[in-house]
Amino acid sequence: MATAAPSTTLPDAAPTATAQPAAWGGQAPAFSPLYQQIKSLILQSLQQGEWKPGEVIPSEFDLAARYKVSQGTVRKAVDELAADNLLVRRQGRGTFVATHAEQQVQYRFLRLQPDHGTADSEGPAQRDFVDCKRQRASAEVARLLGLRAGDPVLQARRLLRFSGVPTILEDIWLPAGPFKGLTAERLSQYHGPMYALFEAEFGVRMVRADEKLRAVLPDHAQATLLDVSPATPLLSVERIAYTYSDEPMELRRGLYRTDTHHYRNRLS
Amino acid sequence: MATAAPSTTLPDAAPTATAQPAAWGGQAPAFSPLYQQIKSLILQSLQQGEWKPGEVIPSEFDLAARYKVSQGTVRKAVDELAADNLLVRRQGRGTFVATHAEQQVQYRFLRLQPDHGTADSEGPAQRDFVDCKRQRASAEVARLLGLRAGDPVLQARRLLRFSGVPTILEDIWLPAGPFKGLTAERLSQYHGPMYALFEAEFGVRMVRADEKLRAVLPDHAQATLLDVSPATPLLSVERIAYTYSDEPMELRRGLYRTDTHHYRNRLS
DNA sequence: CAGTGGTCTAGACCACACT
DNA sequence: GTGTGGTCTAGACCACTGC
Repeated sequence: MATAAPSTTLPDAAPTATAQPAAWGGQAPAFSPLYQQIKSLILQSLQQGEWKPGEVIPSEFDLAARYKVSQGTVRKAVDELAADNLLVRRQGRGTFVATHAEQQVQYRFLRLQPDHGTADSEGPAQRDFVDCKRQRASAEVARLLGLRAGDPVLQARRLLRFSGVPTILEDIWLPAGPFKGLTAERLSQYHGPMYALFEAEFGVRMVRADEKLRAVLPDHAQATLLDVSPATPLLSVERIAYTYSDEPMELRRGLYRTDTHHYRNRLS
Repeated sequence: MATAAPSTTLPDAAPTATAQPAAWGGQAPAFSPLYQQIKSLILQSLQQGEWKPGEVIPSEFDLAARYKVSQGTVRKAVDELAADNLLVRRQGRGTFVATHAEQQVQYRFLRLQPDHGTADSEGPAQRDFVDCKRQRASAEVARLLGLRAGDPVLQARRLLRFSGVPTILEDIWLPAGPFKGLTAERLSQYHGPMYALFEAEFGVRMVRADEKLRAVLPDHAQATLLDVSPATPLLSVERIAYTYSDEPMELRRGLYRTDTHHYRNRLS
């Protein structure tokens, strides 16, 4: 294997001839279209950091040459990755790796909106870290994060205010391994989306998330921080965020005040 | 027909019929790609009931001939309509108009799931109509349904039980016009998804919906019907469902018990 | 201007379902 | 086998961006 080539070259850049099967000797349990294979290869490059969030990836023509397929096939692969919000196409400029560090999509995962006006109209949230410490994962946290009980995790609690009004109280758990070196100070001093910090400093890009919503009553500490009575019903949002390759990388438990805001969802 | 369109920076007045679709039934001031225009034409046929929910639509080849474009262009239009859940493609069989009357997608708009097990494992919901009457729209209901205050509406209240446990209390408002002839009896006797009834009897297909979620406390009547204490926080879900052409056609206010269930949402 | 993504076309072949 | 959607290719041209 004379792989004198630089790191970018994969062991075999050619499509694994499943598209034009000359002789499909035995069983063919898995048929994967060419464009899906290309999609996987691009995904690999994203995972391995060959192209970083915010950067341009090679043109469709270049990718087609690299993978030895037609431009149309690359196009279909890129189309799907763009539909999944992993890539962003910009006509005339190129295709870019999606990032959380853009004004337009700052709070891409936050569905809470003010009852009157828009999320923009109320201005940026004021973030205050109440607490941040290193601890060992409880059985439940470990299960949700795909760890083992007792594994080290970072835990943070922060309060978000909109127009000065405390509105969201969040508890966040992160596996200590991938976020080695993350400190409370770094977190509290960073201005901008937390997920952008994760991208820039730790190469961890949150790609999708699952949320479970419930209506709950706050405990005393929570009510105090949110400046509401303990009898005020709050929206509990448990979020698990996943990176490329669907590994859980963050657990977030939020309490949302819904007297002035609401959680918006579109069904289709 | 367009000769070489002037390439100056004119404000886009004409459709810039770049690909010259031959048969052009009328005026369509569409400033959009050909496949978007085809998409609109197909959407029109869906609206007008040329193809009904559950039925097959013509093959891509036939549609291409009908609209005088290539099959690839029809394909892209159909692809988008399928992505929007308006059509369903089935390889080897054809393309079908999506319907709510299928087992697989029975509760397509219901995001509430049991904490343990799956929606299937708890079996079908038991539906009981508490109330159903004709009335005049309040200002708020009228606003949300795109009506005028005082316009006639149908209002229904029903209770859903899972495994015998009352879990969802819903108030539903429908504009009386499109649902002329709908009676309480018809509603309560129908077994199956309510949206399937709307499709079959009134030609009203719900295509998408917007939901606003809040945490609330029930009033006395609500608490009694749901068999909980008035201090139990509940998830309030206000849904507006839209038909083809984005007309609001249903307002639904649900109270969900979230002690045994949760509202699940995926972000991406 | 060159380079990028976006659209449209035409034809070939593959996978699947029904008959 | 026939007909459907699904994949892949190759080439042409358009629209936008930035040099």
